[in-house]
Amino acid sequence: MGRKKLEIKRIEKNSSRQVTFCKRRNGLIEKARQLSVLCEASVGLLVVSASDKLYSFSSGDRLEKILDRYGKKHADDLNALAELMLKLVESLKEKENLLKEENQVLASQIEKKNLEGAEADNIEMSSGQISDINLPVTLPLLN
Amino acid sequence: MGRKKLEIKRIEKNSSRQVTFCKRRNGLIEKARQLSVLCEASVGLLVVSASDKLYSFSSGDRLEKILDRYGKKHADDLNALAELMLKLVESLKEKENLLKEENQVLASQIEKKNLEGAEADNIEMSSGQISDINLPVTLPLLN
DNA sequence: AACTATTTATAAGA
DNA sequence: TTCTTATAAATAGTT
Repeated sequence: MGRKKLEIKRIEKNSSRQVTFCKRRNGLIEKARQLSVLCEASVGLLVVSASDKLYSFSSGDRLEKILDRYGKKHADDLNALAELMLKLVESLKEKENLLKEENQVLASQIEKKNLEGAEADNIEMSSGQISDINLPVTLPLLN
Repeated sequence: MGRKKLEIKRIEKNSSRQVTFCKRRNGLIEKARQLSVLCEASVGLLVVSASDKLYSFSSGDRLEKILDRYGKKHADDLNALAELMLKLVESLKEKENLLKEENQVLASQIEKKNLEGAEADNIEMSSGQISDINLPVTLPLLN
């Protein structure tokens, strides 16, 4: 959308990047708001600029009400909670990475086994002919 | 953007609301991704449908650290953060489960291949003798 | 799940 | 920088 098609990769020119950030951030927040209204969805959006400024949108007021009741007296509790959550998220991500690695290992084992199997198999199949059945049946790895 | 201008208020017709949700959710997530790439911003986005399905985008884990720092200074944003984190944890757990399932499938594929291989192998090894090399080398699955 | 008429977002320019 | 405008992109209603 604009005078020219823009490749989606880091904008090198500093001033352009800043202007684009401002425009698109506003656009994104507005879109988030619209989605929440049009479709009765809960939407939470957080954007942190390269210069560490924070912008956010949240469709839900449940949390705000709770906060009003609790007031800012319990800020420490909230901080402790946030910290706990961070730890939890970190550990989950770690676990996710381990699972992914394991996945890779398993997939490569299957690959290897398929190759070995092919070697040992009938020779009449080895020149050019490839059977669907012998293709590796690895699953697509998740991102 | 469409055949008609759409007022930003709850879409009454059920099917339309669902279709619009799907389209705009995808659009929003793509926009979030683009912003994070173009401007090197950290972006966290969570969308929960009326039917409580969760969709999310996160530009990376740098975000959590920045937010942690920021959260302590901005109580209001912290609220949104605590909620976002909950959703993030949910989505991570979901991903974890998917990876686990995939892992199981891969492991059973290897098991199967090993059995097939054993059948085809030399007979002198089949009674009592078990070679280390031919043992299934599956990794212990994580909890 | 595609299609297209329109609206909306926005890149570059003033 | 704020405003403008040509153009790209998103999407509402349709098939």
